[in-house]
Amino acid sequence: MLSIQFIRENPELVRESLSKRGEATGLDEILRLDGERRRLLQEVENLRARKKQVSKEIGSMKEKPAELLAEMRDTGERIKSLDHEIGRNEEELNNLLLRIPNLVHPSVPVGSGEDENIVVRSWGEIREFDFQALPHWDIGVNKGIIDFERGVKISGSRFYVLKGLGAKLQRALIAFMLDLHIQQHGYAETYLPFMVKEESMLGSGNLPKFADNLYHDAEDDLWLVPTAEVPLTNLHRDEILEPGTLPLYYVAYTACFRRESMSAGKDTRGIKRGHQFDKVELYKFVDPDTSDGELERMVGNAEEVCQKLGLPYRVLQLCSGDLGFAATKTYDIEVWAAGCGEWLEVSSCSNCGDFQARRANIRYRPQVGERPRFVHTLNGSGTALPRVFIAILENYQQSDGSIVIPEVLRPYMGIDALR
RNA sequence: GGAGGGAUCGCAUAGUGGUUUAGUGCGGCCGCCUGCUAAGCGGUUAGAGGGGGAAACCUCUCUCAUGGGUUCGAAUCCCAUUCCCUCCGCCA
Repeated sequence: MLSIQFIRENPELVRESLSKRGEATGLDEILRLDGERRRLLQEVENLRARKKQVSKEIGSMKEKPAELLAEMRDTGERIKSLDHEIGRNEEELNNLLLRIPNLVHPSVPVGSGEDENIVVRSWGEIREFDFQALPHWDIGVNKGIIDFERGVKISGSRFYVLKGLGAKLQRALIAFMLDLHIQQHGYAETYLPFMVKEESMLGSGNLPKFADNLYHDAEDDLWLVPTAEVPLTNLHRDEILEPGTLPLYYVAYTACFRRESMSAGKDTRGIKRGHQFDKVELYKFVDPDTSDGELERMVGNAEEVCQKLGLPYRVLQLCSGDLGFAATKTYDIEVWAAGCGEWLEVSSCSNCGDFQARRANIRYRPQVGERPRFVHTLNGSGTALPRVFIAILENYQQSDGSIVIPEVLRPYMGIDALR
């Protein structure tokens, strides 16, 4: 979230950033509540200071004067009622603050939606086919590696079953990506909870605003993670990192769970958009001065996955209107899928600045003895499995119906083609 | 799930109603001393939010797991919650 001090001191800047995103504000109410809060705080703190003073004096008296006791009783009542008022005020203020998206990074192009995203570079050749390239839903069924019907039978629409070498290909991809980031890019491997507390969802910015897209277990009040970004953000929640510990790089594989209620009827064919999918996630906690460069490097790490797999891709810079809630700047990577003839988003890499750090209270101490500052956090897919899976099936299909396995996956698959 | 025990300043501990602005030890930091190191000696040691100030800084309030309550006054008494430990039960 944004700091209330910052909003108080730069209301116009915040308003401008919100309008770049096409967000209605609510800033006036925030400023009003903040002013009221500070007025109440001053009043209650003065009363408290007096009460503290007087109580101390009473402690050292032999005779306790009745009228002083009575006055302090009244003061106590007054403090209590002011406290309640402040409590209500802060709750309201906090609710509003938690729904304000991050500031837009100055380098982000202004635009109203995904049509105005900018292609910043592309890589690889789009393959020409001398036969009709099939979409993955046909390939998957032909090869007996994706079972849509049984997925639906077990769990309903937007679920599928991977079988045999299909399941193995997915596992190979996960292992390949993890190994690459751990061994080549210096990320620390983690295995995380797939279910988190409400507090953790607040920390990453998924709650309170986006409850619609999350699965929630009412019984134990736990939420299924929509991305490993959630538990990764919370890894260092409420911590002050000692000098010298930054930057921290983490990589994790998790399943991700999304209700996709917003995209009902969209992408229903195939495995492009399911309620459950696998993803390898990159995450960084860094010094604020370095986060711009760290974002570029993170995108590079994700691109390398595509390059090593030989998948043609393009990198988009999201315009202000398409930026996610917590992000200040984002690059998407889209790979080409020859069968369905689409660019598929396989990665989204964002610099969240101190937005999540503030929510999750993640700080670092620049030098021994200095005051703590909020870290910057970055997250990026490295990458999302189903879409890479799709791209491999569709781009590596052969006229005889077989699928060539990309070189880098062969050690994990033990075969060079799906026949 | 049942029964007990616990949660205090980075760590370990003391503290059962009023100079507690939470003591002590360890660790950390800064000095001093010292061929070097160690030891020793002295000092220091958190976070958040208000108010004032150009700033350095000054000042107030809160924080002894969390939230309530009792009281003029709570780390200390009461209630609830969370987490941890031990035992029992169940279980990949």
